[in-house]
Amino acid sequence: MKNIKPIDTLSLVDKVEIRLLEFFKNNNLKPGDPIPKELEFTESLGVSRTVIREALLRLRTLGLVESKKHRGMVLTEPDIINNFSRILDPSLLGTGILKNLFELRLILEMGMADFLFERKTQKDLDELEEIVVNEEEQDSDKSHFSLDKEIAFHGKLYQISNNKTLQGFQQLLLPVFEYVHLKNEPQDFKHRYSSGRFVTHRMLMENIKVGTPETFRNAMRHHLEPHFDSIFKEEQRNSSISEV
Amino acid sequence: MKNIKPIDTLSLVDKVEIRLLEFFKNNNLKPGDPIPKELEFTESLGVSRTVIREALLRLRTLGLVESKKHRGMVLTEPDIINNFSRILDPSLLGTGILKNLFELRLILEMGMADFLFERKTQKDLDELEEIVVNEEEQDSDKSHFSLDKEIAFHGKLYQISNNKTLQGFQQLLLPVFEYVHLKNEPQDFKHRYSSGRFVTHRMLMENIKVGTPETFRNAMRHHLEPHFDSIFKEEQRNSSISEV
DNA sequence: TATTCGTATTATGTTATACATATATTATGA
DNA sequence: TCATAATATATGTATAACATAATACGAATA
Repeated sequence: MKNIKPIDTLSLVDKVEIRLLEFFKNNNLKPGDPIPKELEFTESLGVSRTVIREALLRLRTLGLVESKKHRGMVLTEPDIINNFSRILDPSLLGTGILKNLFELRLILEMGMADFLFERKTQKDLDELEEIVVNEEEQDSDKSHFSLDKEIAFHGKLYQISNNKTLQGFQQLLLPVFEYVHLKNEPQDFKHRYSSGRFVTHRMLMENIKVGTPETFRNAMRHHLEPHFDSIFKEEQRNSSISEV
Repeated sequence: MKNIKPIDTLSLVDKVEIRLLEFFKNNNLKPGDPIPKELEFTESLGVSRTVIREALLRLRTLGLVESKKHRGMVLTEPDIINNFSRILDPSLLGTGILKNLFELRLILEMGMADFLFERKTQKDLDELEEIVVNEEEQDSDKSHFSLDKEIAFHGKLYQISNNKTLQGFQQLLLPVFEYVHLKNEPQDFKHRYSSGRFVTHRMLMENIKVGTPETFRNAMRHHLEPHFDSIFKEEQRNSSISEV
């Protein structure tokens, strides 16, 4: 049973999708360019309109094409992120991917420093200052942790980095962040103040003003310490269990 | 014209998609759980099977459900990334998003340090060593830059970080990286050796072995310097032009 | 008794056709 | 000339029918 190769089990829609992508590339179509009508594809590819529609629907779902109601379809710049916001609901996800996404947020915030410093403007700094002041006024008693303020501050950082895809990502990760946060708040809160090197939003902001990407990364690492700790501590717990 | 509200312009498929998602949440369905048949939805929602199919197809395209051929559909853990690899072809993308994605890669590699150090194993280090040695042997004359070796090394780092979503991301960014690299190679290559603080793969590897996340981030920043520079220099060029 | 084969069942995959509806263009009428 | 109406067009939706693959179950065979 060696010289016999498996037949392709691809569905017609699969094949048509591939053909469509080839067509776009071969004809060097770019975002904004109109594409042929469903019926034209039906003729040239020799399959039913349903199949064409399903293949096109996939590409639409992924944001590669857009249908101008009743007038035709055009290629579009795929918005990689926003399509997923529809389905990325923590209540629909398994714990594995939630963990991955939460980690991804930490990675992004640790990694964005250079862009932050390169692209910050005076206006950005003023707005950031306002956010911090607002936050300090509201919970001057420091007795509770406000998720809104947390999001306002960190969201502003993403905005300063001025990368649309990155910002879209933050929007995507927001519900995950909320979800994980709600589950862990008590411990988080305790940790924040038991840590010897707690870094506040104000300290981060000052760092952006007068520091360097390098100093900022270290500050951010301490700011995020509770999250890193909770991830790593749990892993150590699990591994020590499995060793027994 | 105040008391009249705009009618919803959503298509039937849009509405059905929303209903399906609500259904999944309300019934607390999780990845792995089977979902009702197309015809059952047809009856309970009162629309044609066509519409049900299109709505389900969207969710399949996004990776939220999976169809077991001819046996039904189940909820799945959405693979956020891999679905996009189909359409994320540099030749189909505009320059804006390409730039964003390239930047994203830099952010990820700068931000992953803590996970790298937390999760590295002896096996990982051995494999990384092998990659570096292999690379050094092949282009001992240092006269050319091998994309393959670059990918092997950095890909291994993603792997060590042990975050599936992150690894998927790297796969996604790979064609973008290749594309940008091919366009910029001459300058890149020159830059690598004109910079005073060039950090090789070997130096990065040694850092992973004996350093800390902090030292590694600094090393990685220097390793990626050519890329950061090319992005920031171009921005400064553009802004100085627009000021004139 | 256990294995294999055939068959019924079932749900998705595919085709075909018709009609609905929104948009742009063209034709019509005052 | 201008507003209105008719028309063409492309996608959106509905319906019916058949194809096909996966599974389960029962019959045939050793």
